[in-house]
Amino acid sequence: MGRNKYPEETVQKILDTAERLFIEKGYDRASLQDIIQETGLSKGAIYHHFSSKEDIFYSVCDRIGQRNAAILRKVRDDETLNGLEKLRRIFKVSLQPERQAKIFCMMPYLLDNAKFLATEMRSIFQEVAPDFIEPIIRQGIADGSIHTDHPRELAEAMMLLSDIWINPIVRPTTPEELSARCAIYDQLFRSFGISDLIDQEIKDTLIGYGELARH
Amino acid sequence: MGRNKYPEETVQKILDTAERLFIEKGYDRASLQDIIQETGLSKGAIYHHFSSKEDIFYSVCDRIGQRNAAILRKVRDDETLNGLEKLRRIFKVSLQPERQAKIFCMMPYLLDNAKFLATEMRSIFQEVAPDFIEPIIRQGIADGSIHTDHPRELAEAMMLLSDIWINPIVRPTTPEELSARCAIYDQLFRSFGISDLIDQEIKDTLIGYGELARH
DNA sequence: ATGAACAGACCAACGGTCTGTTTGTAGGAG
DNA sequence: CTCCTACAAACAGACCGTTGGTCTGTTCAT
Repeated sequence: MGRNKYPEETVQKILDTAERLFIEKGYDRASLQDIIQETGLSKGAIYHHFSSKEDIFYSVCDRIGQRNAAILRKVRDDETLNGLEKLRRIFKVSLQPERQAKIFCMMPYLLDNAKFLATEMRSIFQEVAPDFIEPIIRQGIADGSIHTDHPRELAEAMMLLSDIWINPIVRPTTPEELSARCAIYDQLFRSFGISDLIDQEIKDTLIGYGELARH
Repeated sequence: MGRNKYPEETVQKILDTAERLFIEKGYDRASLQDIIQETGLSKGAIYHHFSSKEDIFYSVCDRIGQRNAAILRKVRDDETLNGLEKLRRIFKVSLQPERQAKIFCMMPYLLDNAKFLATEMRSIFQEVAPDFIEPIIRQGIADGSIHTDHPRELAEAMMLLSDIWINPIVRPTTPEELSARCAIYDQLFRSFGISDLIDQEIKDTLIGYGELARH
């Protein structure tokens, strides 16, 4: 094939396929040959749009991150909620939608997907905590619902524990373990004024993810 | 060379070299060819003792884990300390010795060393927390120095935050950020009876690691 | 004599490059 | 406005060095 009228569609097809393969098989075991076969494109096409396999991977992660950021931005910029309420809202919206379920139900546990794990953690430290959670905590400090001298660090600890420690897609987790983690999580952040982030509904959703991830 | 009288020395030489290379360059960028060159051995020798590159990597990680376990075991089995004191002791001994400095000062930040990061986290969840920290916390519960219904989960959260979040070898960290993290850490665990784990001496050591890691 | 401990040629597959081909499109002439 | 042309975007696929891994020896301690 020669010049295409809509190259953006090709880029999306590559990203869609690569995202699926990287999630299903992990970065190492998903080869360029796999992407070539499943897209029906050629090596030339792929290397015309991307400079390397890693470039594809990070573009995939970018796209996931941007989807996530859109959700977080909505809550952060909501004018009707105080700081603490926004935190509660974030736990609802980022765990409830079947978005995660669809993406991650066929993924091996994140601990077996080292490249994804590292990227997830990097995004917590470089984007989620500083751009979304910290501003919300600052608002909470201003409106009196949250108390701390270190909003950035509090944000980091909160998100690391919820996304990496509690999250049952990181490693096999029984409902009992999940309950215990939630209880500890709640107690950890109480003294900052942060409470009741994880209600029964969220806990049930997480248990559901745990069941999904088991296969 | 034909049959060697002391094959164990060969195994150690492979592990020593591989450990250095994996730490310096990361798993992906350290090739078997590198190991062959730096050990002076042949491919046949290496594959006689190990079944794959991953096998070498996990053997390296095992060895690191066992060195670590030896230190932790000593504290856990100390008969003269109560639970809380043992926790304080663990922070001293596992951060103070120049062991970490030697191993990690030339390592790229753990976030750029995905395979090591994932292995470190796995060892926290599968060994450090259940085999060493949880028993210590249980002792603390019994002797009244620590209060919680979920010692395993408390152990996991403690170690995840100290080893992955606070630790300046995971990502670039300024002394101010480190201080803030330590302050948050202290407040997080106070309500469990756990306090003053990180004193000024440890903080200074960590700041030192931060400086080392910067190059 | 046997097999553990190597040595090193060999191999398929991988990520990446390079050259070649098709074709949409911008710019100028009429 | 239309036609032509130059050009570069959008591929296709042969090719390449390196990689992890195998296989067939060879040597020598037991």
